[in-house]
Formats: sequence, C-alpha cells, structure tokens
Amino acid sequence: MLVDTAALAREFEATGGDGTPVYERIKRVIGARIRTGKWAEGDRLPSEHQLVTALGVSRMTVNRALRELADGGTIVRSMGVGSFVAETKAASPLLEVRNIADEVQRRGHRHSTRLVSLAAEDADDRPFAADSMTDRVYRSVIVHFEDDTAIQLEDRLVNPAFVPEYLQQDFTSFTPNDYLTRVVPLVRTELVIEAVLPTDEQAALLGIEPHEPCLQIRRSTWSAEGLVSVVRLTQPGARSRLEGGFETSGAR
Amino acid sequence: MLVDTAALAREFEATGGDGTPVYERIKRVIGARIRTGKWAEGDRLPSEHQLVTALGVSRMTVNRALRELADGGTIVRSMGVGSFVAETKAASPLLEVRNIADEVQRRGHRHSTRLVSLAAEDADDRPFAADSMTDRVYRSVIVHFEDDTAIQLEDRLVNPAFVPEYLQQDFTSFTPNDYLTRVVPLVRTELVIEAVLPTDEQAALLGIEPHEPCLQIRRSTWSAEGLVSVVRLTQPGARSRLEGGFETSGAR
DNA sequence: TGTATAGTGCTGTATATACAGGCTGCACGT
DNA sequence: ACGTGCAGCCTGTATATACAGCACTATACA
Repeated sequence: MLVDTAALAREFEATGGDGTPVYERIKRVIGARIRTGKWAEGDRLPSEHQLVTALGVSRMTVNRALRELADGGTIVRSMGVGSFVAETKAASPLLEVRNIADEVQRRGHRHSTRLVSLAAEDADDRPFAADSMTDRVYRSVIVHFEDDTAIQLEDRLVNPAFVPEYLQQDFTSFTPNDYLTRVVPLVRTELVIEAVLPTDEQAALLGIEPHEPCLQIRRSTWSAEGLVSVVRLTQPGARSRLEGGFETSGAR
Repeated sequence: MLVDTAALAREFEATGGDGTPVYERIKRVIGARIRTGKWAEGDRLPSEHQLVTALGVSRMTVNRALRELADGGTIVRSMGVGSFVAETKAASPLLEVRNIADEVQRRGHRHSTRLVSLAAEDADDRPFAADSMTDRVYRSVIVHFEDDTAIQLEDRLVNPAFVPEYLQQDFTSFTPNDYLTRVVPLVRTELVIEAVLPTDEQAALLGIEPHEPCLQIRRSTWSAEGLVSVVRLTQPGARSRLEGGFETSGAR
C-alpha cells in the first residue's frame, strides 16, 4: 500500500516542541486526519512498521497510540490484517454531550447558538457556595439550534477564580473543554443524566410543550482547588438523544 | 509498606493456564481484591516494583495493568506517590446500566425482581427481523425493585440462535453480560438514551403517573453473525438517574 | 485443476532497560 | 528548634527486541 509517509512525518514533527508525549502526538496526528476526512471510514491505516520507519519512533510507542485510538473507538484493529478507520456511527455519549456543534454538522445540518443571558450572579444556594470560596459565579444561558430548531439549552456556571483576567469580559467565548482543561488541571468530572419535565422557562426557550420530557445532563468539573464549573444541558426528548456505540476488536 | 505479596502471587498463579494475557490476569487479581473490599477506598496498592518482584513479570506489564485500571477509574495514580484504590462515588453510566442489582445493594437497599412475562414471540417488525435470520424472538419483561419501589422496567429481546439448547427453557436466568459475552463474542454494542413519557402499560408496571418522564436506555449487542439482543430499560426520572464520575490522574 | 504447504505481513503480548520528573522524609547545617 | 537540600522511591514515558498467532498469498505438488 502506498502511504504519504513524508507528509505524515512532517505533521508529526510539527506537533513536537512542548513536552507532549510521543504516543499522544501520534494519536493527534492520526486523529486529525480522520476527523478532517483525509482518511475516511474503512480506510486502511499505515501498518505499525510503516509508522515506525516514517516517524522514527519505536514500535511499542506506535502500538500504544493505535491501541488507545482503538479503545476510544476511532479505529478498528484486527490481528493479521491491519488497522482501519472505524465507522462513525455515533459519538460516544460523553463525547456527544461535549460537542454538539460537531455532531450537528456531522448530520449535515447547520449549528447556531443564541445567547439568552450572561451575568455574574450571587453564588447563594448554588453548588459553588459550599464547595469553593467564591460568592459570585459567572452564568451563561445559551440555546443551541440545529438549522432553526432548538435542540439544546446550555446553562453554564463558572467559578470566576479560574477565569483569567483577559477573558473575564467575555467568558462565554470558550468552553470548559477547549480552555479549562489546558489552563486548569481538572482532577474530577462528574456526569448526571436525568429525565425531567422542563420548567416553563426552559420550555419557552426550547419551543416545546411543558409536558414534553427532556433529557438533562449535568457535568461538574473540579480542579485540585475546588469546583470549576457546572454545565447543565437540557434536550427535548423527542428531538435529541444520546447515542453511543463501541466496537470490540473481535473475540475475547 | 507491608504487602502480603505471597498471597497475591498465589492468586495470580491461580489465574494462569489458559491463554489469558498476563496484564489481564493482573488486572483481574487486583480488581477482585478491590471488589471484595480486601483493598478498600484510599488504600495504597503495591508499587510497580513490588508487583514486579512478587509476580515475576516485567514492569511494563505491571504498568499496563495499572494504567488500564486507572483508565477505567478503578484506581488512581500519582507520579512520585503511588497507586491507590479510587473512591467508588458512583458507577459509570454504562456500568450502572449494566448492573442495577449491585447498585441497589451498594446504596444499602434490597433488590428484587418480578417477572412480568416470558414468551417466544414473532419477530415481525422487531429489530431482529431485518438484521438476523430468525422469525422468533425470546422476550422477557422484568420489573426491578429497590425495597418495595419499582425503579426499572427491563424489556429484553434475545435472538434464540444464540441461546444454547440447555438454556432455552429458562432464558431469563442469565444476562447478556454474564453469559453472552462468554459464549458469543460480541463485536459491537450500541447504547441509546432517551427521555420519554411511559406508555400506559409501562406506567402501570412501574407504578407511576403517565405524565412522569422516564429515562429509557436501549442497549443492542451484535456478534459477528448478527443481532444478539436488545435490552430496553425504562426508569422513572424522579426515582433514578444515571451517574458517572471519573478521576483524572493529575494535571494533563 | 485442485489441494496442501511454505512464506510474508500484520497485530498481540512480554521482557529488559533507561531516563525523566514528581514527592517524601531524613540528615545536616544554622 | 527550624528549615533547607538532597537521596531515594515512585510513576510516566520511550526504546530495542523477541516470540506467538492470525490472515492472506504464492508456490509446489499430486
């Protein structure tokens, strides 16, 4: 098989510099090619040996990168055959919760958002009051649309202590995943999923009837210093659902 | 630290014989000690070096076992300090879906079940009809109770082709996880979570009002030969929820 | 023409070894 | 008495090497 190993090696070298582990860099380079569609579903990946010679690393390192990609469901491997880009049936539940924009676009629709409110509020009787030493919280409420249909209400609380000064003016422009995981090391993430009836306010924002059940996902993240953020996502049950699939690499 | 390495080594040797990988055996031996409470929350695990000398394997093998246990949330590791049994805050969403009995008992309540129906039905307009070459499906409906409160309705469809003869008389006595993963290699598992209003029948079985939203989890499993089973779990939103937490092993 | 067999490429696993970097406690000096 | 520095333990990562097992192919032989 013919592989553009030179281009791959260049992309790999470009990720160097900081202290990122080599296996992590390999995962990113391969993952980027798959996400961008350069390598499509079912495509054969370069063999471990090819990657070893192309990137100039040991096979164990390549092996670890590919194994973790397979564990994550990005690729499928088969002994004696090779590694292949997995079918992108659906994102894993956690992943889909985290990146609704990608998911909407993957389905061939247009994703847009509307900012409902954005303010600093008192931390009274919020989860922050007990857990972290702040009396104010940043709160943003955003509605996510698929084309022109509201599909998710995002209610986000952020601890101001973890927002750097230059971002305090517009703390909605980042997401806890894009930003906080880099600036603040998160030590714990908790996820709670419930079926609820929407409040009147939620129903109005989502354009649904008050008796339509909703899926509510609450994600809380902690750093070593305390509670960083609480994100509550509300999705109409009839319009969205969490989907997850994972492959097993053959018989175990 | 004093560790009963001899006992650990004996338990490890006992798992040998078949072709199970060494790192998998180490994971099982350690996981068993944690599940049985022999090693409790916060306990320090033997260091990699101690395990290497006790079990007579290489450090990379021990490292892989511990790393995968950490990835799965069973243990927590910290560079320069050691490995520790993780706090068992809550099962991961997937895990909790899979083992409600354990979860109920963990919360200090009594788990019981009531068999509502058990029959072989026509496979018409069931997911099986298209995907697998069977015209009959085994269907069982079970209500799960926490003490005397119904908390989950389990509606299970199983492809008879994957049920061995000696179990056909009572195919509800096993679960797809306990049994099918051993007898039939599963190649794919799909999970769909939705918020729905219960049907009248479901509401009656769960003892809830028809307007109370429910969390519905549908898990489908495939073997290489086709669809093996579809399990649909319905939980009243007010009585149960999916919880998941995972630790990150420090700064990333 | 059909069947067996050897060969090749691939992933899975295990070992030995090495260095980097974080954390803790003890010894030494002030 | 106190604190400062360093040795030693711990995990994180990377390399080189080896053998086993699976899948496919090409060759040899009947």
